[in-house]
Amino acid sequence: MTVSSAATTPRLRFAPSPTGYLHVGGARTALFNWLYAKHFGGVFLLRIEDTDKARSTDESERAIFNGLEWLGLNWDEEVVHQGANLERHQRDAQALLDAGAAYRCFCTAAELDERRKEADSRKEAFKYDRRCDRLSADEVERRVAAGEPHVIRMRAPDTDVEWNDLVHDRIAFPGKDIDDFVILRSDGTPIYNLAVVSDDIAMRVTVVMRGDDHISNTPKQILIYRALGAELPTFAHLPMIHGLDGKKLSKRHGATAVGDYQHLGLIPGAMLNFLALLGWSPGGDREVMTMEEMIELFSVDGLQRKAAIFDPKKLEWMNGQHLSVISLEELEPRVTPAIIAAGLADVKTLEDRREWYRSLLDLLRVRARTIDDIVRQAIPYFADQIEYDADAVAKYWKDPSEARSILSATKDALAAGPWDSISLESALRTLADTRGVAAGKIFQPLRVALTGLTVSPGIFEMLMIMGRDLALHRLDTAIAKLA
RNA sequence: GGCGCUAUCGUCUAGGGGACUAGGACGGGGCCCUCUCAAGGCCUAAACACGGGUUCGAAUCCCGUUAGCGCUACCA
Repeated sequence: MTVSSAATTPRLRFAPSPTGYLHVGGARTALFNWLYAKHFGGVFLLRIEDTDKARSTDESERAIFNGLEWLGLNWDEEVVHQGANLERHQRDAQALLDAGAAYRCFCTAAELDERRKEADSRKEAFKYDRRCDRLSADEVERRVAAGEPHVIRMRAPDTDVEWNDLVHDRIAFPGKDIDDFVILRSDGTPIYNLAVVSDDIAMRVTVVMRGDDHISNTPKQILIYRALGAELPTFAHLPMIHGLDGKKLSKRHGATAVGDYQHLGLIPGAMLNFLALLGWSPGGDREVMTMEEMIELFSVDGLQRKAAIFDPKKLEWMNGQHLSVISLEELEPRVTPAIIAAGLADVKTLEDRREWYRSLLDLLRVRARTIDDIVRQAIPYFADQIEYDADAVAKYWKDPSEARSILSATKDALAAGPWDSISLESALRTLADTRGVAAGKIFQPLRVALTGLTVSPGIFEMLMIMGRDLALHRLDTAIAKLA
């Protein structure tokens, strides 16, 4: 066996099975693999584990691609499909047989099931009793020649298996607890543990980073590596993600697919940042980070051993933070499709008023936690007609004639002078003084007239971004409505 | 049942023998700012699962208990 130099570039892979959508747990596993690769100048590979034909679909494969692409977790080299490597898997099984590390087993699934139940009823741990390993060579040959169906099993040695896990340090399994596990089915297709090892060797994967639900597969896989004479990769087992109730994250917990969050108006940078913090810490108080910062700060030392609970509240907060700090160049293309989908404007309008549009986004993003929040808030600046919120009317237009009087005085004051925020503000504050009321008595009814809502950005910022025509038009409409 | 993994505020975490009166963040409560809502600033409640060791000294090291989770297929 050759000893590789320490300078070998790390090769990592994310290996989902295409049996659903890209789950946030999977996304986080992918992220850590990706961060490791980027941080250490390595390579990030993608392998689709589609050997379970019954459950794998093209649709979910596409969903996985889309999810990873949306997140920006780009992979190097061609996507590997495990199902395409059947011949190599079989060759490796044969090699294991030839090397004496594995043997043929003629026990049927039904027989095994029966024995398993028996052991169960006696409250004993079931372990294959190796009866087929004791068959004579002649008998095996005869039964194979007769075409009797059989599987291939690894002959697990009694020695303990241990490895130095990147996140858990030393993990050890007593040899006596490792079963003679099946590596090739009677139909000639490989079992997971064989396919994984065979592919990881072929892909020259040096770091196997995956969920800790694979810890108990690891000793079996190590046995295969050794029997195949391959160098062991470094293993890293990441903790799971749980829902708010502490159970494994599932559909019951609401959105669990990355695509769900995309549609909920999250941005990938925030999603990634949030996911990274679920199971990893850069140390100290660091929280809001860009991709570049995460790559820079990534270290296996910060990897957590404990399962983390997915907290949607913090995700939202994180998204709000990212919405506020990313550049307008980055924000705009994320919001525009949503604005268009909501029917507020078309592409041309947005392009024609590019600068104005960007100022609007800049104004709205500070009080938004999702893209959808921005779209909702943007309505008054685009729509021809606005709806008046009942509570807003009840509260600030309580007395219609009084409200009408204030609004028309407001309109006159605004229309009289130049349209800049300083002039507008002084006009309205003067009006308040003249009428002997607090400024809020002017601002709030005006806010309702302009937006139909009680909540909006600052009144002068709003007047400026709406522009004279639209603002005055809104006032006319409101005054007419109150008549 | 067996094997394995894990255990700091409700949640995410800092912490790697003395710097701990255990720090930060989300969420909660309060105050400030203020034309509303956010954002921001300040303050506040809130945790080392339990029991033994080791040590002059333990959130930190070891052992046990308990609890949670995972695996225990001719699934991946």
